[in-house]
Amino acid sequence: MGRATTDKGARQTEAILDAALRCLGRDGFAATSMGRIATEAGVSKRLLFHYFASREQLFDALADAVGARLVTQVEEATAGLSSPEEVMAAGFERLWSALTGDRGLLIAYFGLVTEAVTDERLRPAVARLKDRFRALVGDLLGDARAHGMRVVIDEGALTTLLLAGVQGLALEWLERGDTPALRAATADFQRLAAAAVAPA
Amino acid sequence: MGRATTDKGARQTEAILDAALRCLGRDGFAATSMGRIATEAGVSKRLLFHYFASREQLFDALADAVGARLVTQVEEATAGLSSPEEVMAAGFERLWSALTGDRGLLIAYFGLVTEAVTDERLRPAVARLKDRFRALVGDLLGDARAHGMRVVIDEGALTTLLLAGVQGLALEWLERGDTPALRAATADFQRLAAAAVAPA
Amino acid sequence: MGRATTDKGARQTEAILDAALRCLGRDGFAATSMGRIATEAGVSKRLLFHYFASREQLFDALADAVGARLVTQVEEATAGLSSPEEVMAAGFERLWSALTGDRGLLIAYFGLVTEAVTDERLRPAVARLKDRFRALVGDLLGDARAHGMRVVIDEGALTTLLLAGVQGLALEWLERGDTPALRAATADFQRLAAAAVAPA
Amino acid sequence: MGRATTDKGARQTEAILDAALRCLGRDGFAATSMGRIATEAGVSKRLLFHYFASREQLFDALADAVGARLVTQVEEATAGLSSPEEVMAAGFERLWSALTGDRGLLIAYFGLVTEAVTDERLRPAVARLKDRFRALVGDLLGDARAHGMRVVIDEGALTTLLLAGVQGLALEWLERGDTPALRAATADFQRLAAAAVAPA
DNA sequence: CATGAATGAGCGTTCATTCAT
DNA sequence: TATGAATGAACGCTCATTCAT
Repeated sequence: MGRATTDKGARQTEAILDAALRCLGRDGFAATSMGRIATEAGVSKRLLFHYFASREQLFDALADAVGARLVTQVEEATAGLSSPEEVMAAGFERLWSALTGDRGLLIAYFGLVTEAVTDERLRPAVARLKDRFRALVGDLLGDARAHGMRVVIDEGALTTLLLAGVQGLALEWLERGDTPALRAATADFQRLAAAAVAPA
Repeated sequence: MGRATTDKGARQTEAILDAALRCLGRDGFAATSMGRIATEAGVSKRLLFHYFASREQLFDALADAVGARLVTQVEEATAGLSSPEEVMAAGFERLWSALTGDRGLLIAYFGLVTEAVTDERLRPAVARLKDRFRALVGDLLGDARAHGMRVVIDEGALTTLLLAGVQGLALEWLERGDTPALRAATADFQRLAAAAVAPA
Repeated sequence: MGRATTDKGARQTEAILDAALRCLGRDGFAATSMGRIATEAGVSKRLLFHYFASREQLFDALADAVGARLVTQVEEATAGLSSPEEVMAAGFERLWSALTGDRGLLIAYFGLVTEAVTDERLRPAVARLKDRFRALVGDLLGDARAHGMRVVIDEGALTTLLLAGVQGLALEWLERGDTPALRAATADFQRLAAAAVAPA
Repeated sequence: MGRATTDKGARQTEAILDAALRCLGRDGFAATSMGRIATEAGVSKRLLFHYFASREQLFDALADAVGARLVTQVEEATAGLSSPEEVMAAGFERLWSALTGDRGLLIAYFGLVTEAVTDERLRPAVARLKDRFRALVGDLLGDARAHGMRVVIDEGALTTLLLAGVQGLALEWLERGDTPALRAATADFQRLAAAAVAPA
């Protein structure tokens, strides 16, 4: 996350990452250059290199920032839902609202993930991001079990399936927007997911 | 779609699109420039502009090529499966093998789809691509109905859900490879999908 | 030497190398950038990359150009001197005049040679340059032998000694200019060199 | 020459010059930047400017450091040789070993000398360096005369010739390494040099 | 004595594209 | 159908250096 050593440095680092996130969410990965980020942040291009040794390193930090924000949003959305039934019933809707509440963040996520497939330098950061999500789902299922629920299919598979499903639906949402078919599909997905967790 | 007027022109057009596809599947969208495509195709950069008036037009044609290949692969994979039960039972596995059989093609697909989210010039071509998939699923379900099956949930929702699911799983596969969890998730997904179609 | 395919291209290539040579001879190696060369040549920086794939390749061609000019100058200077005695008596003075007649060319020579010591990408070109000089001296000595002279010390050693001597004196000349001590040293060097070739 | 006021300051100054010398001897003049020197020295770039007001000043001090080391090495190599005959016979070999014993130092020397030809800011420092060498040779010849030897050619010319010869041979050595031809040429050069000093 | 923040200019190089033949 | 010449803008990045503490 750069090399912020002073308070001001930390603030600048944050401002730059913020600007980068906005660019990524607005223009996509290919069009997000160091120059554009600098302009967006209102600082000189040179300053970016003062805080981040390279574009690669900036995107590394950016992936962490995207992960932190997404996880925070999801956690906030599902906070206050104590019983697993609640989580399954109301939780998914909140989660979905959280994800679709910040379109730019979602675009940034897919930009990074897709790019990481062919750019190995981005891979470690994206892998960290993904692991956070898997852990999130793991916590959720662990919580359910602690409340006497039983996961009826293999947990690893379920985790993957949930993530893949949300990922696929989110990508559809980015492409086509909030169509009735997508809303219905989301509801169906939620029902299927809920069916995977049953009272012991 | 180029301007192939002679045989040689048609062959050149094809060769350029082939090269572009290889680049896209190997280097990703951001790193696929006109220059690189020219080098990969073994022709001068100038020739690209002879056949495609602009980068935009080339990628437009490329999206169609990606769509054509993917649909062809899926159709070939599911050909010869006459009864809907068969399609649901063995078909998905074949479809999955077809998709994962050409990693580069899948990467190209996600590169185009992700980029189209932020680049409106790419959107029409990607929309055409997506529509072909939706039609494919529609044909499948129509076929099932013709054989006396009943789709137990809203068809639009199911189509979206199937596409989103396959899309999400494919993206996971690109990222993490063929892990046991992904194999299991894929199998579970197939079972859930099959359950959406029941005898009338 | 670039990739000149047309007449105009060949002329441009030449003009660029000419400009590069002027820069190298005026500003030294470290200060000779692509931008400066372009300005000196009166063309856009971009055009340099049309003809030379990289700075490295331009300097490669430049080393050949420097070699060609230096050898040409020396050959012209010593032309018309038929007998070995003449060559030894008047030849060296002419050669020296030729070398010191184009100070920029000499500076360019030392810039390339010195840089090549630490930059291996420059080495092949500089090696070619040096080989031309060795061949020049070899021809000279062969000529002397053909006229019945005898080289009284090992020929390889003599060649090296002659080149090293001229090189050392030329560097001194670049540094201190035409001092009396240098003139005298040059004269002494000529006498010593002449003594290495005696009638059989 | 930095502004070492405390012990630590003096040590830092020394460490920086050491690092600069290593860079110059490894990467050459063109590639030796303030940033690289800082990295090599393991200090912040800012600290360089704390001790040396500018790049120019640092290289000024560096030229003195190079001169000091070279002269020290030569003096140590020729120490203990009392009679002029000895100096001429064994001395040159020792001197040559001393010079070729530290390739990096020699590279740094030629880097500075060559650069000074086109960069006037470097010239004074390099001139000081050169004067030390001339003085060294002057001392040697003076010593010979004190022992009853006679220098048979003009002393200024001889000094220049000796320096130019050593310089030329050293440059050849840097370029081609320790070839037989170079060894032989070095031996011949020594014999010629010895012949310039005869018993009165 | 020491350091983090900040900079304008320039680096070599690549971008998609047009002109002329 | 095909190609070489040419371009302005932008790319990621490094340069030596100054400001403020």
